[in-house]
Amino acid sequence: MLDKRYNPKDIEKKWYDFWLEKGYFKAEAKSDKPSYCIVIPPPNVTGSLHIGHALDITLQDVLIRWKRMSGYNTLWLPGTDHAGIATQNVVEKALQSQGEDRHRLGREKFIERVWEWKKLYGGTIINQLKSMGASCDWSRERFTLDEGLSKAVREVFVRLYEEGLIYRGDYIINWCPRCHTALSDLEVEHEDVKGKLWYIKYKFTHKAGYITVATTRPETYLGDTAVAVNPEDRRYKDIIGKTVKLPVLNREVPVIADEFVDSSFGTGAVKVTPAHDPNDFEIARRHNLPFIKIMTGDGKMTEEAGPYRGQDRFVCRKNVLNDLEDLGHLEKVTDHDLAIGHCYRCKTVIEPYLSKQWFVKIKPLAEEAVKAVRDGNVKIIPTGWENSYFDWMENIKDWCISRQIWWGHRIPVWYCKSCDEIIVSMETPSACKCGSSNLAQDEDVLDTWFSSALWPFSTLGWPEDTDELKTFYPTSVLITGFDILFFWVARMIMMGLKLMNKQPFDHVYIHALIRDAEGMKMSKSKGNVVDPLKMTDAYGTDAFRFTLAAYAAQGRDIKFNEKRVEGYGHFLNKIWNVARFISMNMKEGDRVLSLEELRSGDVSGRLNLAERWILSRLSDICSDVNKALEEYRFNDAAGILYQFMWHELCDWYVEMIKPELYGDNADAKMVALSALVHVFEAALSLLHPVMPFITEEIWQQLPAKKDVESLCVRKYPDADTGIYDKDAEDKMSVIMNVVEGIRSIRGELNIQPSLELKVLIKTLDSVEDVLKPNISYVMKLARVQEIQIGSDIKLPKNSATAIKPSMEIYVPLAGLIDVDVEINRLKKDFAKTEKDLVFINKKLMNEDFRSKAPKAVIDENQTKCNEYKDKLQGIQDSIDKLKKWGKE
RNA sequence: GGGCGGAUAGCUCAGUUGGGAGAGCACAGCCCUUACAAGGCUGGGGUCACAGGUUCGAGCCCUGUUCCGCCUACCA
Repeated sequence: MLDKRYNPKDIEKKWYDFWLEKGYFKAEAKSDKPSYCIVIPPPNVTGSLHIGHALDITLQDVLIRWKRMSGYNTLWLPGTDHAGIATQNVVEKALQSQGEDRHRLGREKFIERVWEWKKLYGGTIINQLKSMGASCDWSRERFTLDEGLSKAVREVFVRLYEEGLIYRGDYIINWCPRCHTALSDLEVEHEDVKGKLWYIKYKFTHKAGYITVATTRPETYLGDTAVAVNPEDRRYKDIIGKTVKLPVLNREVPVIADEFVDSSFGTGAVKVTPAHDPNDFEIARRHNLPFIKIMTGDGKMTEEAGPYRGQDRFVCRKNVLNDLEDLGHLEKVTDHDLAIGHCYRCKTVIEPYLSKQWFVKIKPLAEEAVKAVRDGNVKIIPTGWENSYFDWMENIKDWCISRQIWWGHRIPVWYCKSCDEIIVSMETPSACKCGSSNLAQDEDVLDTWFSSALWPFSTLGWPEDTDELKTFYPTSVLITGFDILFFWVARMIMMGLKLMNKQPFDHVYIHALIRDAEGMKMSKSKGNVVDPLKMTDAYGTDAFRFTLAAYAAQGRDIKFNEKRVEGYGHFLNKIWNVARFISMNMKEGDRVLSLEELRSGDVSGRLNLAERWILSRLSDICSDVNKALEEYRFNDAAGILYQFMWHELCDWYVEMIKPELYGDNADAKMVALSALVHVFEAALSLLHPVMPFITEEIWQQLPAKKDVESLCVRKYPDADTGIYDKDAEDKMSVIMNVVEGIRSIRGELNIQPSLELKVLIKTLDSVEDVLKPNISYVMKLARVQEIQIGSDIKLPKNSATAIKPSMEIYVPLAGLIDVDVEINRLKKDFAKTEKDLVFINKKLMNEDFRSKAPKAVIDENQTKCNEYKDKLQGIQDSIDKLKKWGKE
C-alpha cells in the first residue's frame, strides 16, 4: 500500500540508481533499431545548474525517454565544456584569494591548477543533471579538452589552414583589457548608453583657423594620423591635402578625402585613429596612413601618448578633456546615444585593438550553412528563428579564433626562429625543414566555441571512423536557447557540413528564455534567480519538470512563477491518490484483463459505457500526445495529460465505477478494474518522460502484473493502446449533459449535496434508449434517488429545469426552494441563449452567408439555431408554469 | 539604423489551415461524500491593445498607430 502522501525525496534517488544499474540509458553502437540521438549542449565545467539548464535538460529528457520507450536506440550524449575564459577567470580569482598569481605560477603550473579545479568542481553540474533525472548515457560522457576531442580540434585546424580557410594577420579585434585577450564579435555585448560627443578643434598649419572633428572617444585623438572628409563635401574642398596639428602633441596629420565619411554627421570631418577603430583601420589601409598604438593590452596609455603615458584609458580621457578645454581646443559637447561594447565574461569595456590574430575565413562555410537550412536539411523550430539565422549568416564576418589565455586548445602552429617558417601540424614537430630545431609553439589557445562547434561529431569519435558516427550522425535534434544560436548552433552547422559533409542535426528546437515572474531577465546581481534545486527540494523533481514542460510553449519567453510549480505538485498528489485508490480496491494477484482480453468478443460485450468511453478517450489522447511531442509542443503534451488524468480519469471514470468496485458482482468489478488499471498504466507511461520518478514509483507499486522491469523501457502507448469508440463518446456526452444539468441546479439553487433528488427527463425515444441502460451513472454522479424518462413527461409543479440538447431535465423541488429564485435563474439562462440565437439567426438570414459559406458550416449553424430555439421554448414553458403556480 | 516577437479573464498563458474564445491559478457559494480539503461540485468574470482594410464571416490574413520585450549594427 502506498503511503498517505507522496514523498519525492525518498524515491528519486532509488529509481535513478535502479535505472543506471539496469543500464537503460546506454546506447548501442550498432543496432537494428532506428536510432535517435541528442548531444547535450555542454554546460561549463565549472558551472552549476541554473533554471535555463533545467528547462533544456527537461525537454531533452522528455524526448529521449519518449523515443526510448517508442523502441528507438537512443543516445543522449552528455558532457561539459572547458569554457576557456570563464574557467580561467574563476581559477585566477581563487588563486588571487590565496595571494597567488598565474604569471608568477607560470603557464604549466597554472594549467595544472585548473585541472585540479576541474577535478574538484567539474562533477557538480553533472550530479545536478542526474538529480534532474537526465537519462544520459554516462558511459559516453565527454569533455571538450579530452584527448579525442583535442585531436579533432587539431585535425580541423590543420585541414582548414591547408585549405586557406584559416589565416593569421594584423587586424582590429575586440580586446578585453581585463581578460587580456582578443574576443570574437559575438563575445562583445553592446549596451546602449547616453554618452557625449566632443567637438575638438585641430588648427590648420597653412593658415589661421581650424577644422573641428566630433568624437565619442576623445583620448584616441592621441593616435590620430589623419582627418578625413567626404570628397564631395564643398565645405572642406580646399583643405584636402593640407595638414592640421594635433593639440598638445603637436603632431602634423593630413586631411584626406574618403567616401566613408558621412557629411551629415557631426561636422562632416572625422578624426582617423587607425590602430584603435575598425573603420579608421580600413581608411588607413586605403590611404597608407601610419598606425600608432597609444594603448597597451592593459588599457594603459603608451609612450605615443606623450604626457599621458602610463595613465589608465579612462583617466586619460578625463585629462585629455581638461587639457583640450584649457587650451581652447574643445568647441562644444553634445549628448549622444551610443552602444558601448563589453566583455561577455567580465563586463569590462572592450577596446578595438590592433593585433596579430588567427581568423577563420567564414563566408564559404556560411554559404553552405545557409543552404542547408534553406533546403530543409536542417529544420529550425520555431521557424521564426530562421530569419535571424539567415540575417546573421549573410552578414557574417571572419571569425577571430585566437585567445591570449592559457586554458584551452593550444593553437597547433610552430614558428621557426631560424628561418621564420610557419609549421601547422597535427603532431608536435621536432625540426623545421631548414634543419633548425629552434621551434616555438604559438602561445595562444583557440576560442572555446571552436571546439564546441565540433561537438556533434567529435563526441562520437571523429576523426576516427567509428560505429557511433555511423549510427548516430547526423543527430536527431538539438535543443537549446536562442542566446547561443550564433555562438554555437550556426557554427556547428558550418563545421558539420564542412567536415562531415552532412548537417550535424536534422532539427534544431529553440526554446524560450526563462525570466522571473515580472518578466525581468534573471541575474545574480538582480537577485531574482530561481534556483532549480530549491524547486526540486520543495516540490519534487517531477513537479518541477512538469512545470517546465507545461511552460514550454513555442515562441515566447517564460515568466517563471513558483506558484505554478506548487500547482503541479497538487497534480502529483492527485496521481498518487488515484494510485492509492486502485491499491485499496485490488489485491495482489487479482485478475486483470489485458487490452486484448478487454476487446475480445467474450469480454467486449460486457464492457459498460464507462469502460468503452475511457478506453476510447485513451486512444484519442495517445495519438494527441504523440503528435504533440513529434511537433515539439511540450506544453500541449503536458496539458493533454493533465486534463485526461485529472478530469477524465479521476473525476469521471473513477467515480463512475465506484459502484462496481464496492459491489459484489465479481465479474463486473474485474472488468471495471481491468480497464482502470490498463488506462492508468497507459497514462503513467505517457507521463513518464515528463515525470519519470513518481510514475515509476507508482507503477512499480501497483498490484498488477508487470510486463517489463521498468516503466523506463515499457512500450510508449500509441492510439492502439485504447479502443476508439465514437458511439461510446457520443453516449457519454449525453450522460455528462444530464449529470451536469442536475448538478447545476443543485449548485445554483443551493440544494444540500446529501439530499437525494427525484428527476424527470423529457426527451426523444432515441435519447431515452441511451439513458435507460446507463441511468445508474446518472443516479450515482448526480445523487438521484428516482428517475423517470419519456417523451410525454410533463413539468411537475414547483420544479427546477435544466435544458440540454434534446432534453429537458426537471427536478421537483416543492418546499425546497423559492420559486422566484428558480425563475430568476431561468431568466438569466434565457437571456444568454436569446443573445446567441439572435446572433446565429442574423447569420443564417444573410443571403451572402447562405450562398458563400461551406455547407457544413451552414448546417452546423442551423443545428445550433434549432437547439437554441428548443431551449428557449423549454425555458419559457418552465417560467410560465412556475409563474402560474406561484399565483395559485 | 535594421530586424523579430508580444499585447486575449484579476494573474500566467493556450488558441494548429479564418466559422461567436479556452485552461491553470486566483475569486465566490455549497460540501470533511470511505483515493485525494494539496480535494469535490457549482458559479461569476473577456469591445481578443487601437484605427482602418480584405471576407458572407477576423483573436487569426493585410496596412497603419501606440506601448512593452528582445536580437542585430563600424555614424565617428
